[in-house]
Amino acid sequence: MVVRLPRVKLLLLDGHSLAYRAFFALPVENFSTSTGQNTNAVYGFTSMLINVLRDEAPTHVAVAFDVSRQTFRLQEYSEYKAGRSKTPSEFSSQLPLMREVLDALRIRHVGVEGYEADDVIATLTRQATAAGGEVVVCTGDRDAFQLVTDKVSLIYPVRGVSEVWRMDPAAVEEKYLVPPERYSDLAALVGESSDNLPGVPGVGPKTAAKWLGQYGDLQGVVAHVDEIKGKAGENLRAHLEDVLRNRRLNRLVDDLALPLGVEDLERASWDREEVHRVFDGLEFRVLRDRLFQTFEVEADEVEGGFDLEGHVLDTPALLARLADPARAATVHSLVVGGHFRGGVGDASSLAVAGDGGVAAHVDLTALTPDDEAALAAWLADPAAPKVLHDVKPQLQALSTRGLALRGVTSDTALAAYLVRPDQRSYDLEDLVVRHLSRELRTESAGASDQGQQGMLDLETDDDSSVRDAMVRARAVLELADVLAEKVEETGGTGLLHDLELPLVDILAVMERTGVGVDEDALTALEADFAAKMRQAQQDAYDAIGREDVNLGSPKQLQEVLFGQLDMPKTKRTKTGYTTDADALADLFVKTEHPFLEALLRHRDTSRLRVTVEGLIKSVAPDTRIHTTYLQTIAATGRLSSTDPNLQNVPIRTEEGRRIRDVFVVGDGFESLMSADYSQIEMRIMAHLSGDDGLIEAFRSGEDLHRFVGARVFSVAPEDVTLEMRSKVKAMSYGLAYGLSAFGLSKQLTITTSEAQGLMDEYFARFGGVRDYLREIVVEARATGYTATMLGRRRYLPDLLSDNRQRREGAERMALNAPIQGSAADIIKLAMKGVDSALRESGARSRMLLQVHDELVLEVAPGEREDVEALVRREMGSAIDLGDVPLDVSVGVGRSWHDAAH
DNA sequence: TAACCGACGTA
DNA sequence: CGTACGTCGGTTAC
Repeated sequence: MVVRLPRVKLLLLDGHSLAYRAFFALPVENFSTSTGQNTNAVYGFTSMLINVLRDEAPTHVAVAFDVSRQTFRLQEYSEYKAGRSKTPSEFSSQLPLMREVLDALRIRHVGVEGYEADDVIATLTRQATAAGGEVVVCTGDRDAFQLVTDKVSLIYPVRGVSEVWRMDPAAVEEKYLVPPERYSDLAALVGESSDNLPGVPGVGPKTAAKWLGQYGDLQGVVAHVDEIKGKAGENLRAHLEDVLRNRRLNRLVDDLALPLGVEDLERASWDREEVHRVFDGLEFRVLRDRLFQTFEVEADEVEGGFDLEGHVLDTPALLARLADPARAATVHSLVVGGHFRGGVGDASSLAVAGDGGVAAHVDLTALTPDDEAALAAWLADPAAPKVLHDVKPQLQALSTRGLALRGVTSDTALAAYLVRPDQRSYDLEDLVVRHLSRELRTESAGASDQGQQGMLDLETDDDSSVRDAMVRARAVLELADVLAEKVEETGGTGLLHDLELPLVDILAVMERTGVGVDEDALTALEADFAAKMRQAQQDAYDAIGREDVNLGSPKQLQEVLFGQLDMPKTKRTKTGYTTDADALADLFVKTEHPFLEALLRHRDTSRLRVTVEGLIKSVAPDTRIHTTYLQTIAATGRLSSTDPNLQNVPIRTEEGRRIRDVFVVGDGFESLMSADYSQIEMRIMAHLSGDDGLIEAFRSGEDLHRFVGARVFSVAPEDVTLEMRSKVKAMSYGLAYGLSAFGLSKQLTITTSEAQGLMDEYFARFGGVRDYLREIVVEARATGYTATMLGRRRYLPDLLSDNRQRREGAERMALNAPIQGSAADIIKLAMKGVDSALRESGARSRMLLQVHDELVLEVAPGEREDVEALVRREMGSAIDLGDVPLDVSVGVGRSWHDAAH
């Protein structure tokens, strides 16, 4: 049975061959313990193991060993591996030590009597790939080359233990002139001296590869053996039996019965005490340090929780402390218990921690009026410093209860985000382990469960959840200190205090305000799209003469398109052939089958219907939609919007724009205003690159793509055709994403060389852009990170990966991150500016939405002109781009659609 | 029920 | 073989 495993990257090492390499590579006299035990093989193997664990970050690991020299290969051929000097005892004595190391690291090892390590590896490789996993094989045995595919790569030590080759199919072919699946054929012809398998005399890899290329594979060579001329051909005929025997022997067995399966190989955190014991015994000090440094998070001492004994204050004592003028500058951490979602919520409790290890817990629902007033005053005091973890939902919950929160000097989630913006989560639990090397141990099982918006869900004020909240508060307080240093080290202190933290309050208000929708129009739209969807579905069914197909199922669609209708195959996906809109449109050009037209129409309308449905579900009782902005998700520094996502409301098609028309101005307001930056990313590129041509383009006031097109195609601006313009537009935007000639050619349906020509021409005219893009990557490779105009960093360790795909992916991220990220910086600055200016002017108009380069505002009666001037001013002057102007375009209307411009 | 995938909306 | 997101429905694994 084939078991599908989630996200498997399996690392398989050949323990024997790697250790054997190490044994001969490392001078034994430098590697022995005070008791005389040799350790060079164990050392070299362990060192390689650490490197490959670090570089490959596998999810699953196993090490295969040879069990004995008595194998089926020896039975078939008594000279197998003969002539290999008897394994020195200095080597074999180290094998048990390797197993000890692996046991301490909790890495499984396996060997099968009568077979070699490579057979074990082949078997696990087959199992893992059959389940959809990726495999990395690390071995010094060349027979494993036959396993290499696009899902299986091979790491092969070339010199000593520190230099390795990472072989993918292309690398194998480059080295041996045949693809991996032919490597064993080649080896059979050439022979393998280390296994004492003689090949055809006078035939090396080149000749063998030539034959294999000529006749397809070894079978083909054998079938045409009589046609091969010359001395080589004679020798081949004379040694044909040897060749066939070699091929039988070098074929790896991939169906062994193993005592464990891939699912048993998941990486586990290692046995810390055992690692110390084993490494002490081997006297591997440096290696142990490297191990712990490399895997800091797993390895750092994970100590107990946060002690509260003797430091818990009751509410009066807490309030007395908070009101003490001598403690006015003392930083306290806060953990708000309660919930917040969709614009409403409540705060039911508060945990506080401060210096001296004190902690307190306050039930907000049971406070005396005096106590509540005292607490409210402290919470609202901007001079009383507070730190929280993920402050926005807590701020919202307090606000629902009428409590203001000011004086927030740090948010540990934001701080951790600025230090490393591409983590998948910033849970307090994770941060405590990562940055404090401790465990946030909580007493009650459910206490670590996150409520909505990452808040502590403290519906019940039982003792253990009270205690947990205080423990969390203590953790936040300590974390804030540690993170402040790390933020400072990465140059993010200004970003945190002057940008991200002030933005929290602005976003909170925007979320709470929400955006008005016309519910009736929304409902009508839903009905309309649903009807059109049904019609499209019926048309699709009529076109294929059956109704038993779920048009929403790519799997069933493939059956219809490539089975029933026998259409040409499209691009492959992991599970079959794509049925995406591009591919369907392509098929329609080829076949003109009416099913495709109806299917595409069904796709479009059902997508619109689903979008509308989602919006209907999220309309709050105030007939407004309250999205939630997430500030720590996008690695580039952008915001994201969720629940619902208001940053992907359709705009490109006429039908889609009907959805925008449902977002309307609310009661008591006059209109919606949409203000956006035009071509902000290109402007940033012009500024950062200093390219004279591009700067001139923006200064001229000419249409950007027309201007650029005129230069690229060497014509006058007025002679730039629409086709030229769209090509140049695609290229300009693509540049900031690391677009390749291949990608451009696909998008524009031109040949790769035409696309390349276009790019060459572009870079010839705008050389500054080329230099800038090149320089970004070079610098990021040297420093390890990219930085935006405000110094927001993104670390890209994969720039140094020896996996080409990962490396090139990281290069594209490096190209894009400073540009997209600087744009994010700029609009965040603009939001601050607009917010302050609105406040200072006393206007009632307010910001509602942010869509990366656009702000949507709700304009109060009579304020349109002032607000427009204010928004243009604040957005336009958010940052200085030198010679490049920041252009803002503004539109006003009753709906978001009408406000478009 | 949870996790993944393909598909698709936005900047 | 173009970056950054969030959401949905269908499918598959547990």
